[in-house]
Amino acid sequence: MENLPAHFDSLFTVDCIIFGFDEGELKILLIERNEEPFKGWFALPGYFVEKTEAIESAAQRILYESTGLKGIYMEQFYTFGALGRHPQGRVITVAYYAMIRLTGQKDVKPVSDFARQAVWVNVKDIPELAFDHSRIFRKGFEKIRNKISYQPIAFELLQEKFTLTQLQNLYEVILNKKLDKRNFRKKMLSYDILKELDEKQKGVSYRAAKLYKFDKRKFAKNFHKELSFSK
Amino acid sequence: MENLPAHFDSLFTVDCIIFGFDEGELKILLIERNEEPFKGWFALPGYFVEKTEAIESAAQRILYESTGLKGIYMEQFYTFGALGRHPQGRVITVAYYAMIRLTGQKDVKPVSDFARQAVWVNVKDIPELAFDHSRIFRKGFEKIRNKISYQPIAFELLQEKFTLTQLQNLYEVILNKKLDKRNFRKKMLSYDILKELDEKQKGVSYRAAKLYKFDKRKFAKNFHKELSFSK
DNA sequence: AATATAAGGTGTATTTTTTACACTAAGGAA
DNA sequence: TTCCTTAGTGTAAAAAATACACCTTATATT
Repeated sequence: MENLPAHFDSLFTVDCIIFGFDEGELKILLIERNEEPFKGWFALPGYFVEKTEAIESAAQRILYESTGLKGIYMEQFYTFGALGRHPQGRVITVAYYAMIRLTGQKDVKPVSDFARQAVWVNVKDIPELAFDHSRIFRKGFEKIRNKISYQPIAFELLQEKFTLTQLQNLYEVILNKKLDKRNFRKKMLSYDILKELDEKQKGVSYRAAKLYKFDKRKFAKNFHKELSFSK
Repeated sequence: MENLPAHFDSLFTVDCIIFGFDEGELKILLIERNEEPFKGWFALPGYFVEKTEAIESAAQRILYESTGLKGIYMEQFYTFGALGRHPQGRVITVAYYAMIRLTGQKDVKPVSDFARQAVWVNVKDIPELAFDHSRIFRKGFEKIRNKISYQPIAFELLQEKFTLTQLQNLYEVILNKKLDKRNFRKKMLSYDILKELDEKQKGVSYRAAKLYKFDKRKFAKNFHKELSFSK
């Protein structure tokens, strides 16, 4: 890097909003910081990006360190670089979100030294976070709320097999409003991206619902984002 | 920055896609590089972000140095940080786009030492660019193409007063397809964000069209992005 | 003055999409 | 057997999107 202007040196990090859906609640993973600054505060999982590491790889690494999961799709949504955002100097952060399946085992393995603990927190109960992470969270949450309205990204939060009611509940939690059951089903099925299974829900004390799967292949074939002006 | 890990030092830049609309063509501003690497290549206007400069400020500065314009709205759309993107080392770039009015004076003032010249190039004729700028351009162009379909951002490219035909032409160039005149007008006017002026086009050798203005106030009142599931 | 040229400006019928809305069916628990 | 809880379903009305063609107006040309 000999020819580059050394006086522009700066640091940058990746921060992740990791969404999970559990018992009808949309949650994100927060860590309690174990080092200064903001020791004892809650924060988004994130860390410095290594010199020889692509940003995406760093995001994947942080996801792995926080949840033990690999190969999850993550989407970069914004880069925050206000001057005062880090009390010790200029640190820019690239923010990603991920949506993961909390497959029963929602126990989060202890992350690293810098975190005392990691906890799932309902998006409705997020406390004030370290640095500008509250702002990052709000922006990311807004992003998925928009995105879910025109792209079926919600499936990643559900178990592989799910009922339409579960899917609808998830939409309702993300959009923060009640949806009409018949209209929701009609519309969702009209996308033709679900595969109806020969299987039913088990262990419920009422009529069991049909199970569905998200069908990636159908999705790829049928889902072309419609633009407003078609002619 | 004493406590921060110095071995993570990295550099970052801002790159800008500056869109302009001129004589029915959508163009972006490119510079011809006057220094290595990629000396002689065309590239997006961009430069290193100073240590004491917010990212947005850097984007504004680069826009100013490229066009002489200040206070133009710019939108950050992605951050590129692949390992090999800069031949001399790890350089991350935050990409912005801006849409500007080419008010007759489309002469671009010589930028800085690092650029030999700056030119407006039709988006259909963009050559292979330095670094990963071709990729950045494609992503940014795709972004505005999507965005224009649900947010009226196109006005920024037109003169303050414009005809509906001019507006339609702009949409057609960005979306790369023909639109129906009657449907376009119906829809655009139904948004109720335009102010019809008591004025007509001048200097044309055919029937002069009514002029319109974009009405920011109406826009703020009437434009709430509609989501797919309203109930 | 008449004519040619070029774009401006307008309405309606059809189709598609969205919305509102309520009852019966199924399964397990008591 | 009854009760409780959720599953599952259809239709009519409204709104939005689409397809489509002709007359009007201003200027330039003869």
